[in-house]
Formats: sequence, structure tokens, C-alpha cells
Amino acid sequence: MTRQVYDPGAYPPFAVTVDIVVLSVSHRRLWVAVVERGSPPFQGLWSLPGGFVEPDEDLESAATRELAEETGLSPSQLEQVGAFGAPNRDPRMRVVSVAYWTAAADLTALRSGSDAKAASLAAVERGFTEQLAFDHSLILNDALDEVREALQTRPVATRFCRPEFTITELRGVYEAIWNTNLDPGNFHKKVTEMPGFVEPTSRLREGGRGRPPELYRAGPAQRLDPPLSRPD
Amino acid sequence: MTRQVYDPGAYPPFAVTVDIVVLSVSHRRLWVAVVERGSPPFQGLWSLPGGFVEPDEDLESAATRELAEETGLSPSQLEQVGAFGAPNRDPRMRVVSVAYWTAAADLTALRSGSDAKAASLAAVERGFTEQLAFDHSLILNDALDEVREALQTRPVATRFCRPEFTITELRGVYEAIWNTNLDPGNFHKKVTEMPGFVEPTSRLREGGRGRPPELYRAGPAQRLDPPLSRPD
DNA sequence: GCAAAAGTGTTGCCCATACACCCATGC
DNA sequence: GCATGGGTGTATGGGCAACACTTTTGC
Repeated sequence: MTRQVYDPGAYPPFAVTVDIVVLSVSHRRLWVAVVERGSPPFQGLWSLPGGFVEPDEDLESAATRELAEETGLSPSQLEQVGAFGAPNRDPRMRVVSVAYWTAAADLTALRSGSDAKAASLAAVERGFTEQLAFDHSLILNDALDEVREALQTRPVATRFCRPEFTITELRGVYEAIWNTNLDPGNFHKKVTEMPGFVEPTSRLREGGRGRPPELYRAGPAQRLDPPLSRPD
Repeated sequence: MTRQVYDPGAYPPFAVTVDIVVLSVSHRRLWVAVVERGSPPFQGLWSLPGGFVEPDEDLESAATRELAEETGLSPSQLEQVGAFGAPNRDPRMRVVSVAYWTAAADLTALRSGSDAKAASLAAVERGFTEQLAFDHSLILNDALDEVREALQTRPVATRFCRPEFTITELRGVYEAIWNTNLDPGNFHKKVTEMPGFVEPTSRLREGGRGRPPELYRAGPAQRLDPPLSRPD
């Protein structure tokens, strides 16, 4: 990157970081990837994976890189939650963090990162989210609000599923993130009749109890119209 | 703000700015506040109002301050659009900008700022938005997408109106921002029957042609349920 | 056969739209 | 009266929730 010369004192210097909210659904619950902090501040506490943006690095690339370094994950799509820049959010220096969220279908790939931080999954439940380092509880809650909204109008639920999934698995994503129960029959109709949301593969998943369910894959739709409404 | 000592070379230094998308509806059209750039880069082009965040300043406070300095406006509520940080978005240095949007009811207060930049209103129309400095076209389009969404589920339309307004004026906000025509009768019922959206003042606006309309003020609702659906 | 899970059909209600109609003013 | 804009009433149709019912497996 080529730059013109400029006076380094002409603007106040900030550090810029990225933090990533990696969400996953399994065992009918919602989980978030966290790493243990190995050094002060907040040493020993859990935090969201993240780190400094390099001088010539795109924000989203930085998020992808930090996520791979700290958790071994390479998720498909990152979506920005927003910028968090309260003057005292980091006691060491002035830091503005740009937060992203992403969905992971399969978190067996989660491992501790190259810098020896312990990576783990935490259940997203009341009480837990208040124990994160920095303002990461705030970031997580903002991300959750966005995801809950996004499930209504955009086909993001399929990102929580493996490439081929059953309608019941898809419903489980909604139920875990919305913390509700949905009518299986009505959900099945609504989702399969929504143009472009899911596509049939004409294959079945064998091995479970009961009638073997059909397998679907994500369709090309960018919007869900009409939106799936969240029950009260 | 008290800080521990730290090595200034331990993280890459960034500049952090804020940019503000001030939107307003008048004469059945949507307008955005812009300022003329008085110095390079992009000298002479229009840009969104904005500027550097001070070392101990909250991001939203910085947006409020810059807006007052450059346009004389003091809008009620700022909402974050997101962070924009492509490595080459500013040719001088690495800058991450945090963008906000806000609504203004009455832009007669718009004036050129203390630093002698010309402040003006630009009609939001196809073609115009491509001529802004930096990546401000991108920021504006993201803000517009957010506002169009927000109109459906949150009572943000009243922020575009003066403290007392008519239902027709409120409908004009929706029509200008969505670029559609809404049925006056159905809109009136939907809006007045939505709990907490608008409250009657039992006063009338005199002076126009036709039957004098009733005046309303914004109600306490935080969400519009069910959402106002945008026509195709 | 029985239980369990997947998927389909049916019914009734709610509500949004389309549009006709009435109201209150200026001229 | 007539035009203009504000506001209300009404009927029809589509969609969604509730829930009964059928299908297909394991045991």
C-alpha cells in the first residue's frame, strides 16, 4: 500500500481490533466460541476470539485470520455487528473493535489456537453472557439481537446446518436461537414452500427412529418473503 | 482518562473517524446533508459530515460534535450503521470510519460550519449518490438500507416529523423513503390503531385546503407489531 | 403391534387490501 | 356548489395457526 507522507501527530492514534461471535447449534442449544485470556487484562477470563488489525489488512480479512489463528475455524460468511469504541473499554489503550458474527455448522474443528489459548464453547444462556472480558457481553448481545432478526427475513439458518440437512434440524436452529417451540408440520410447509430457501436432494437420512427424513440443501434465495414470524 | 504505560509500537496505529448520514423528508422527497470538501483529497466534492474522534471521546459523542461543527444540527438520536475500514478508503492514511444515521425533521437549521465548509442538502436519487467523496456512497447506501428496514419494525418515521404532525405527513415519510405510494385510508387506520406508535393531541392543523387534519405526537412504542409491510 | 418421528390435509379465523363513502374546509 | 384533502366503513380473499391424520421406520 502506497501512502503520501503525512504528519503522524495530525490525528489521534487508535488501535483497531476485530472480535468474532461464532455461533453454533447442537443438542438443541445455542453455543458461542470463546477463548481463554492468557495475559492481563482479564487474564483467565473468557473472551471472544479476535485481535489487532494489520496495517494493510481489510477488516473482514483480519477477522477471518484471527479466527483461524485462535480457533482453527474458517467459517463461510462474516457479517458485521458494529463498532465498539467506548474510551475505557480496554484499560491499556484506546481501542475501537469491529465485531462480526458468523455461523458454524460443525464445531468439531474447534481447537486451541497457535498462541496456546484455550478455545472452547459456551452455552448461550442467561447469566453466562455477563462473564466475558472487556465489553464482549455487550457485543455478544448485540450479535444475538441481529441474528434473531436475520432469521426472520434472510436464509441465514441454513448456515448453521451442514451442507445436507433435514427440516427438523433447520427447525432446531430456529428453536434454539429464538428459544421457542415451533409447530413441526407448519414449519415444514412454510420452509419447503418458500421459494429458494431449501432445495430437496431426493435422498433420505437413514438410521434414526421413525420415518427417515428427507435431506435438503440451501437454496439460492437472498430474502425470505414473507418473513418467518417469531412467536411471542 | 488514566492509562497504564504501553509500548506505542506494539499495535498498528489507525485514525478513527465518524461520518453521519443526516436524512430528512420534505416536498415528498428524501434529502441527505452533505458538506463541500475544502481541501484534498477530493477537494471540491461533496462528502458526508464527519471527522476525527478525539482521544477520550465516545464514538457517538464525536458524531454529535462533528455534526454540530459542520452543519449546526443537533439531532435527537444517532444509530450506528457500521464500520468502514477498507485499507485504501482514504489515500492519506489508514482510517476506520464509524458511520451513523439520524433523522432531521426541519433542516432550516442547516448552515455552513465553523470551519467554513459549505453545508447543503442533496436529493437522494439514483445517480447522485455515486458522486460522494471517499466511500461515502457506500456508507449512504448501507444507511438507506437500514432505514428502509427500520421503518417496518420500529417507530423511526416520527423522528422525521416535527413534534406534532399529521398522519399524511407521516405517510409522506414512508412514501419518500420507500419510494412507493401507500393507500391513505389503510395507512391511517394501521398507524392510529398500532398501540403506542402515535398519540392524538385533539388539535387540528388549520389553514390548508380540505378538511383540517388531526395532529398527533410520537407515542412510547419501541417496536411496531405487526410490522408495516413495504409494498413490492 | 406399538411408539416415534416425518410429512400432509383440513378448517376456521384473522387481517390486510381494495375501494366506496362520508366529513370539513377553501374558494 | 365544487374541488380538495382527511378520515371511516365494509367486503372479500389469502395466509397462518391449530390440530387431526397418514406414512415409514425401529423394536
